[in-house]
Amino acid sequence: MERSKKPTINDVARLSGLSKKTVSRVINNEGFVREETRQRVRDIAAQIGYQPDRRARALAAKRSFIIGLTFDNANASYVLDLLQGALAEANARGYEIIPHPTDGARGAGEVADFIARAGIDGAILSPPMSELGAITAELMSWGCPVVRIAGDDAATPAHQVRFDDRSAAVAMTAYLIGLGHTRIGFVGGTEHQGPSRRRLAGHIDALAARGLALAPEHIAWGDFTFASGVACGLRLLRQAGRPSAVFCCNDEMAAGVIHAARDLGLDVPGDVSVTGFDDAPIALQLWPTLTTIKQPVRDMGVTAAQRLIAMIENPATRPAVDELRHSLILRESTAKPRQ
Amino acid sequence: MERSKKPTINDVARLSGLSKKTVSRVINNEGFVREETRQRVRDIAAQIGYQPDRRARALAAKRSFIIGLTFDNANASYVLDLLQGALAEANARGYEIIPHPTDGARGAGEVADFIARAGIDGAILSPPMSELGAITAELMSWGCPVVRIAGDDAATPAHQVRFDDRSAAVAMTAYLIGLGHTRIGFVGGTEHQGPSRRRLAGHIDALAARGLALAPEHIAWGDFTFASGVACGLRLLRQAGRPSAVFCCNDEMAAGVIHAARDLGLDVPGDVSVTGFDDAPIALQLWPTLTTIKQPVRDMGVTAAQRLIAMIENPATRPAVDELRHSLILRESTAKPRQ
DNA sequence: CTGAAAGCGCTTACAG
DNA sequence: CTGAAAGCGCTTACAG
Repeated sequence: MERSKKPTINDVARLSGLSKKTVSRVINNEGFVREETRQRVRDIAAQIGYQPDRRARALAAKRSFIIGLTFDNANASYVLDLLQGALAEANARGYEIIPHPTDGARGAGEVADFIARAGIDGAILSPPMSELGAITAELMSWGCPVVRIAGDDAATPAHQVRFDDRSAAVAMTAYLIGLGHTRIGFVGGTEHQGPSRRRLAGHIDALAARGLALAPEHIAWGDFTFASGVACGLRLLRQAGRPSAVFCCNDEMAAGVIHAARDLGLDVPGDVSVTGFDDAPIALQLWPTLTTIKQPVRDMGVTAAQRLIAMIENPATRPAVDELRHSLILRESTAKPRQ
Repeated sequence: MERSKKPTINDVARLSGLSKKTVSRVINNEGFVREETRQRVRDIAAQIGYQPDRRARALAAKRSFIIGLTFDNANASYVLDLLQGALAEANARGYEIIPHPTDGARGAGEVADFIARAGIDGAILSPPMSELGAITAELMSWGCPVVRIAGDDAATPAHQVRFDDRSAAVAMTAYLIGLGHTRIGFVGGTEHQGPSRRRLAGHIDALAARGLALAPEHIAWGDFTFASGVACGLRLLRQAGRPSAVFCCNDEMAAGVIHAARDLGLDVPGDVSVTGFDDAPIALQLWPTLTTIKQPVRDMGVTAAQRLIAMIENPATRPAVDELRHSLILRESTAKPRQ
């Protein structure tokens, strides 16, 4: 869309009696401009409502002020929270975000196509694609700044914004042990992905800290969907020595486990306590409401955009890891074990 | 990001021995190019991996090949489905999408700022902002092509992609009547918005067709949230002559009504049938699973992008209304009334 | 059916 | 601290 007669840099230059280069310096906060000159440019720009044209800037500066955000549609509220956080930060710094749905199965080439086609300045990779070190490495080797959300620690040294899964899992399991549970089942998401692995490690840590062990038959692997939660729930709860509590790696699977418990005639939390992970909207809509872990997903989006923009504007920025903390949210799906 | 030596239109022109204007004609499917010439340009472009630079096109043509999509975060899966549909269609036609969270309360000015700042070619407005005729009218008066999702019929003649709420409601209520229900409660979303009004109208139509009337005490207005569903459910189901079925205007409120029924010691669907609207993920995660209406949200996104691009590329395109149809999804939350 | 010229609104690289 | 020139990679408007 085009507004009829948008003022340009030339208008500001003419009206202020300066060259457009000087106006450009002020717009871009470049320094080496007398304070008085700077102020004059700002006044005139404000007065005529001048906004730099992002298309022209993009062409001349060879950057677009647009960031890409790849996502997978596994979890709508996660994706949207992340997007909103990143958008808030990006907009405040003069950037826009173009989302790109992909699943990583199509490889780095597909993402590279997107990057080239959309002409973006950098990318935020959300899980599960962010787990694929090879894709991150490839994008970076092409000179594309990348920030990974919840990427795997061991992989390429790209910037990561991570959630401390392990200590969150420790907190949850310690809470269940504190209630008196000793047989606590574990329902993992996709087995080879980092988050579930780290949560399992934290779960085992917390058990070990109280001298407890995790029985192999008390572990079930799903894929973060409700249906897989039902299947895992049935498997765990049909056992003779069934767990009195089940730790699930997301809220959807926890909903599935609750569903399975009901199918087996078990009361939640009377016969079995169930915990989730994420504090998705569903956690409040279940009956009973779900004890869970809240990830600061929106904040992760904010941090990711902030770090990515820093990398774009200063290529010398060193990759780092931001690790954000959980909160444990207690609701109705957990109780002391029945004696 | 910048790929090292991206081929430009000049490379294609030089290699093919043609002018860059001719290459440009081929790229833009402009016609008036000999078929043989066209083919040669295409071959060379493919061979050297030429992709037109969107920044340069944007600057020269005064359009960006980017579409804006405003959204409200009320319902994550709705927003994401819409975005994915619009994205699929837009990408296939060479456009990208920039999402913009807003709630309409900040008025047209806020959206106009976004449009100017992002330099987009047109906007898709999703509900509830799309219901605000004044905003649509204002954007259009500034020459910005707009397509509304689920906008109100009575308002400005902007293009609308709509869901036929009324006949969907008729189908749902007719189904409940077919089961033998005669006292059917209605839980509306925000009272003054079109969708709920149209659903109420359909509900009343279907009742009237069987000679039934909707008792005023069987109507409750919520705001599409789970909590409002609980409140409405308690209000309706505590009555002496309580309904034997409750028609809810979305799945979240239906989840709330089911929750309320349980709190009152009522079995669903034994004592009361409950129906939803949307077929959101939660519909499958409830216990019992929810009988509901599926809106083709993704298809609405596809259609909206298609229409908007048509308007951008041909300003003479006349506004029209696309009305997409529902499907009724029968699950476990509905049954014959207990006699 | 094809092309040479001008220009979109900025920034870069250089000069002073 | 400031500016004149050139150019980013395309499209527009015009001419043939």
